[in-house]
Amino acid sequence: MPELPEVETVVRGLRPRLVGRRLRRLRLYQPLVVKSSLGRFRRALAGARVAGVSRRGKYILLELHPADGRRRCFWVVHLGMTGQLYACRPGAPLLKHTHVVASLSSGDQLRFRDPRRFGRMLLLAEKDLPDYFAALGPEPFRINLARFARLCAGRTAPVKNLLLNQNWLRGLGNIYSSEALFVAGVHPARPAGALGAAELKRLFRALRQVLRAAIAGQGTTVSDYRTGEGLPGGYQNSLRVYDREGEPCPRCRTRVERLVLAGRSAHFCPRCQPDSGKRARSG
DNA sequence: CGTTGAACCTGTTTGC
DNA sequence: TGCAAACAGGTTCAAC
Repeated sequence: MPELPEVETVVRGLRPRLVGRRLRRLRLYQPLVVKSSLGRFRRALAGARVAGVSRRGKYILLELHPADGRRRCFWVVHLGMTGQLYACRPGAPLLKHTHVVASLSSGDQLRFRDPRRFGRMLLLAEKDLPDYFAALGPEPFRINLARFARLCAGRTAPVKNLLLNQNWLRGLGNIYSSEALFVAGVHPARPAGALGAAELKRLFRALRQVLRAAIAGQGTTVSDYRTGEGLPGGYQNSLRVYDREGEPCPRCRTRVERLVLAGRSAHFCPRCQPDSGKRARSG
């Protein structure tokens, strides 16, 4: 379920354990997770120093300074649905579905584990970074309300579909799009372009508030997600409607409903998120 | 511009 | 108990 808050949590957890360290032995138990040339990948990582750990949307970037003085490059990781990227002691049990283990000069190991194998990694030269991420929409924390309103303007697609579209706005996934729509009191199927000024403002604020709170909570662990230290997150206890079909809405006690949009479950409260666009008052 | 369904995978839960 | 279907955080592609 790694969405922006999970990926950000992983990045923050890995940064102090990786930056300044060198990569030593690399073990690829499942080479298929590497989507660029294996030879280049291995050569670039061997002995490289990690100079930075950052995030772009749901992608993790490890900036590498190769040992042989070649140009710096980036180890790019996407966690897919069940990916885990974490540092641990070398003696920690090697869990099933661990695909990559990199030994670090600190003595720790960086491990990539992914039961469903929707995750992937690749090596990118610095010059290829812009093209690789060119299609991504903006970061939610780097736009203002006016820009968000412009993104929605004229769009007839259900607003939840757009929130899930990484080329429109990067970082949201199925959990936080549903949570943000609930907090904003906006029905997930409403055409984005039909949202009024008040709704746009509520939604923009809600999505940033939800993302911030989830980062503070170290992300949501439904089952597989782990922090950069290999620990579960804590925000799963704060979810309002996601995966709560049939349970009472936390605001008005109406049963939470589920509909399918863009092939994904959309959980919402039919009373707090009316499809008319008018916001119902809670009891 | 928009939607749907399938594909890529393994694992768990649900229903009969 | 057993087996099959449904479903799961994501992305991409084809078809319409």
